[in-house]
Amino acid sequence: MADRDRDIESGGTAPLAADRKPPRLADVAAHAGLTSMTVSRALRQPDKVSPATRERVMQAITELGYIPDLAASSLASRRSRIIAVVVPTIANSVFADTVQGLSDGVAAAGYQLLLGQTGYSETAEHALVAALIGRRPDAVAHIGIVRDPALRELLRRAAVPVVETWDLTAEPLDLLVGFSNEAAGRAMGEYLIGRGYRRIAFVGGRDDRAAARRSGLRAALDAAGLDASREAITDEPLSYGAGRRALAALLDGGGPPDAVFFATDVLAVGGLMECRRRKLSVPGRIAIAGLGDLEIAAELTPALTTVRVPSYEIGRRAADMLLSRIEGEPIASPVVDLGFEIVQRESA
Amino acid sequence: MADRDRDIESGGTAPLAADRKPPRLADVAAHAGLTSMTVSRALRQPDKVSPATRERVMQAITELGYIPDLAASSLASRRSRIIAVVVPTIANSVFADTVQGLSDGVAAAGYQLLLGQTGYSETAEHALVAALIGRRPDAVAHIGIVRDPALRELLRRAAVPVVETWDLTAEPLDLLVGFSNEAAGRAMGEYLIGRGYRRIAFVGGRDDRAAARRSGLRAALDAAGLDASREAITDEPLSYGAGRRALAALLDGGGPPDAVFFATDVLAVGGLMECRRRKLSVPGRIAIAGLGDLEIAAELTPALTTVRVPSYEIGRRAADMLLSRIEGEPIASPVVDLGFEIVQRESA
DNA sequence: CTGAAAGCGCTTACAG
DNA sequence: CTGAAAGCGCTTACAG
Repeated sequence: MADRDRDIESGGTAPLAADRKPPRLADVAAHAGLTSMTVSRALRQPDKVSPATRERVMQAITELGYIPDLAASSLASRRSRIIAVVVPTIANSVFADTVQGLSDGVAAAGYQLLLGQTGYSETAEHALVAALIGRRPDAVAHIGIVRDPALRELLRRAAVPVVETWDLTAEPLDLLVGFSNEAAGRAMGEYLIGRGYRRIAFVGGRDDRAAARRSGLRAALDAAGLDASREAITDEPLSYGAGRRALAALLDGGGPPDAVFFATDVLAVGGLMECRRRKLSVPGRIAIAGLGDLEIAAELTPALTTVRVPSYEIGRRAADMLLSRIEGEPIASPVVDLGFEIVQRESA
Repeated sequence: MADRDRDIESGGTAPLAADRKPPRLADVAAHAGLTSMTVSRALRQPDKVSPATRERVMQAITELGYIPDLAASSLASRRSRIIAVVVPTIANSVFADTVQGLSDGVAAAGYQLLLGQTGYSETAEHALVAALIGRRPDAVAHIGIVRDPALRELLRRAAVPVVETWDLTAEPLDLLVGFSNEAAGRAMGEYLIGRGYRRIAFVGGRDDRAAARRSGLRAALDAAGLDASREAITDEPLSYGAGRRALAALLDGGGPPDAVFFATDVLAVGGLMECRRRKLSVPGRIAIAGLGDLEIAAELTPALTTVRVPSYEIGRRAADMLLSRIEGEPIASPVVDLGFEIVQRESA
């Protein structure tokens, strides 16, 4: 407390810091001998103002250290220049990549990201989205498909552009950019079957995307007449340890697998570690495959076979689509399938 | 375009979706037979309103699906309930942990996080912070110390509570929670010297914190009369590959080290991979140490010796201090040193 | 316990 | 190219 007061009152390098309240548009106008409106215009539509005026405005702004109040601007213009982002957790690096893509995509247009984390909880999600909507974002980017009917309704009534991501669905709320998790699971199943594995297991969490990958794998196994009952579903938050423990449970259960598809690379890396610990050769004794193509996948020994997924690109494209929607521009296709790719390495 | 129009106009499960504009406070008041003020009060200070009134208000809110406009609220109350967070990049998982801590810490109080990423660029940082300040956040959390004088000035004039993090400094802007990167580097240097290593090298990036860790290491080497000139400074973004390449450069240069301290675990893991690739035994031929204690550090073979750092706790404490400051509560100590801890494992 | 008036700092039509 | 007036949707004193 004492520190802060001192900072503010003594000013230090800040001769103007004693002016308690920041300057407003009207202060800039007075300083430049103009009206608020002209200053506002000089800021938003510089070409609609004479060069001399523009000059005076910019000078006054610099001299006063004026920073426009965006809350007031939002209210008056009904444009917040905020994009709300709903993410299960930023601690998952693939989602961090998507957020980075969004951030890069909207930065140039002057938009800011309001971040909300649901922690994978549906009840938390509703409250969170309601709170975000309260800021009147110009658009909402949602990691995953919005399944909860009440939440769909909330977003619909907010009449705000929405992009769902990271999966495909027949009934998007509005825009959609992702890939088919079901197809990815199936493709990996077919790949493993093609490599000669017959006792193929699944490891994953409880989220929707893991469920889709699982059902894709099962479809491939069913089609080949193979047993699809081997699986370990983990309730833990995503971690290497969770992957290790899930694989351990599978190995210690009956009918051990000869290959395991992990719903995410983080789990798969944990699986690889468990194998090393047990001195099981990979892929000799057991094959390991993941999804995500994290940087570490290529660096491990054995290098991890996985499904490459367009994490960053999803964010980037979502940003572009949202900006087009906000500007009222036509959107060629409101649904974009960015696909995926099996990356064959050493572990499977 | 067509899709969205259809969604909005047909309504689907949304009978009220056709009401183009969302209900305002006055609509709720009218619906409940009250005035805006009473509704506002029922929302913010429920105990200052009769139970019957409260009931009617809540019912009207539910029936209309009212969501308060927080931009308007901010403007009128001069409280935005926004905390601006300035982070180099969310893609670095230790910073993601800090953001998670902040998020957890402010969630209960109804604050939201406005996220800005600088990408480690100082020019970008100034523009970014100015844009964030435009939202009139109630507080600013900054990853790292604010060094740029112009930026310090900007924050001072905004007269907003600020917490700097992830390092210690003699002249914090306001609040500070972190640990001494210099001391951490020195402690790791002393540890390595104590283990008998004599040709100790440093690998790190160009950011302030890496520089502090490096100078701590040098201080320890100087004190022991050891050569402190072995180092590889990388300009790449943080990645395993960057760590691999930096170590390769060091090994291929003259006077190869017998131990390397990497400024972050991500780089150290890359170093470990390069050793595996070159079949150099760790720590026999070369010792490897990192900083951060990422989950993977404990899971690798050999397990990584590192410095544990309170990434999550920094965010959590920063949130607490900021909330106290906002509420005008006294703060016991505006500077909090959370310390660090050497974690001895197998690699050094 | 409830309400009428003013105002937060901008932008939006509408004039000239 | 520039300006006077009204209003965005809330909250803040101030009354009663």
